Order: sequence, then structure tokens, then C-alpha cells
Amino acid sequence: MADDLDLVFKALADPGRRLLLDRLHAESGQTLGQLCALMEMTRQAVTKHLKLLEEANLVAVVWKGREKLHYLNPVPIHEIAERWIGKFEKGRLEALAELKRKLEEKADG
Amino acid sequence: MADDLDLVFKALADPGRRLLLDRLHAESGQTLGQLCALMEMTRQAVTKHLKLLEEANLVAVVWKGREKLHYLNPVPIHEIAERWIGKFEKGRLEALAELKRKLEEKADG
DNA sequence: ACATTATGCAACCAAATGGTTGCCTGTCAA
DNA sequence: TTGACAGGCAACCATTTGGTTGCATAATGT
Repeated sequence: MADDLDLVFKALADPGRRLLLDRLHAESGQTLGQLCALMEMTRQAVTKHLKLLEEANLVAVVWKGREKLHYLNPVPIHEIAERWIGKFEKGRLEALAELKRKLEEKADG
Repeated sequence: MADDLDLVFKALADPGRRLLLDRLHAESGQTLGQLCALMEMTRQAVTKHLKLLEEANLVAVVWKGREKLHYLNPVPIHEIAERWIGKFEKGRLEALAELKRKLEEKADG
């Protein structure tokens, strides 16, 4: 059960990795060293997080000499929004209304 | 770092839990027993998954006699879409264009 | 040429995760 | 009133996760 969608969800499940995506969104093309400066952990730990992001296709890497430049790939996040979240956004207000109704029924007895 | 957003992302990181949300989206008010029927694991394991979904506020529970009824709460998913994914959707095409450009530069040398 | 910089790779570790089994409790129906 | 049904709780287990340290290697600047 490690399909593409699952890799993306798992990659997004860590606050450190979400921070990395935030930083790459703010400024693309950052080196590993630059990204490490923001993360309170060793370079090797950051590398592991970036590896998961790459495997989920959320980040693409371009080597330039001895430097590893990182770029955000917006496609997987878009697909999650479209294919998965969109499904729940449809009928959202109805679901919310039913939830409220059921919670009130409980209160009534 | 276990704020609300993080709880939701972590809850969504498991395919079994996403399936539970799918099923509750399709038919709300299901009992634990009904939900267990779909999951190839013990009732106790399903209970643990549902607990995480409840803690993330993705699922609300109403007891009816000896049965535990589960309802989808669409609010957290909506907030993730608005507050987090929306940020990346903005400027999505620009990011994609830059990514392509950088990948081509690499190919050129 | 050589020291420094940027990074990779592997072994190791603690804690969290995802599952199990076994047993207990409360509710319903015959 | 008693048995079956719906579910809770706790202990336990294997694997994964998220981090570390130590060492190796390739590119760069002086």
C-alpha cells in the first residue's frame, strides 16, 4: 500500500518536512546546507527528510558542482487537493449539518 | 509540535484511516462493527485508528445504547485545504515553470 | 598542492506506530 | 435471567521512524 498518494501523505505527516516545503516555496533552488540552517537537527537527518520528499516527488534535485539544489514540485500537492480533498469538500456543508443534528439529538436524549 | 494541524496530517498519513474516512463520507453514522467489516484487522486495531481520527477531530462519536456511531467532521480537512494547501496552490504554475526550466538547464550542461 | 567545503553512506539507537491476544463491562433480546 | 452482542482496556510484540555519530569522497578556493 505504498502507492504515489500514500507516499505524499506520509511525506506531509512530519512538521519538519512541511517546513522544508514551506522554505522551498518561499525560495526555490536552496542547497542542502541552506536548508539545514533552518532545521534543528544534523545535516544527515535533514538529508533523510529530503529523501522522503524526493521519493514522494514533492522535491526535485539538480546538482551544480558539489552543491545540491532543491526545487519544489507543486504537482503532487495539487493532485491531493484535486483527487482526495476535493471529494470531501463536495458535500461538506451537508456533512457538517448532519453532524450538528446528530450531536443535538444526543443532547436531547 | 503536536498542534491541531499536525494531528490532522498525521491522522491522514495512514491508508487504513483514509479508508475509514472514505467509508464515513459514503455513509455516515456507521457503528464500530460496520467499520470493522471493511478493515482486514482486529476490532481493537480499528478502534486505535478511530481514536486518532477522533483526536484530530476528523470523526465525531455519538453513543446509542451499546453502539458507537461515527460521523465525519469535514471541518479539519477544509482547514487544511484553506490554510495549508491553498498556500502552495497559489503560485503553483510559476513554481512548475521554474522547475521545468531548471531541469532543462541541467540537461543543457 | 592542499585545506576546506558540501555532501554521501552506514551503523546504531530510542521512541513511536501498527498490530496482536486476552479479558472485562454494559446492553439487549429470548 | 441469562446468553449473546458491542465495545473498552491493558499487555505485549515487531517494524518503522527520526535521530545520532563516524568516516569517506568529490569539488572548490587559495
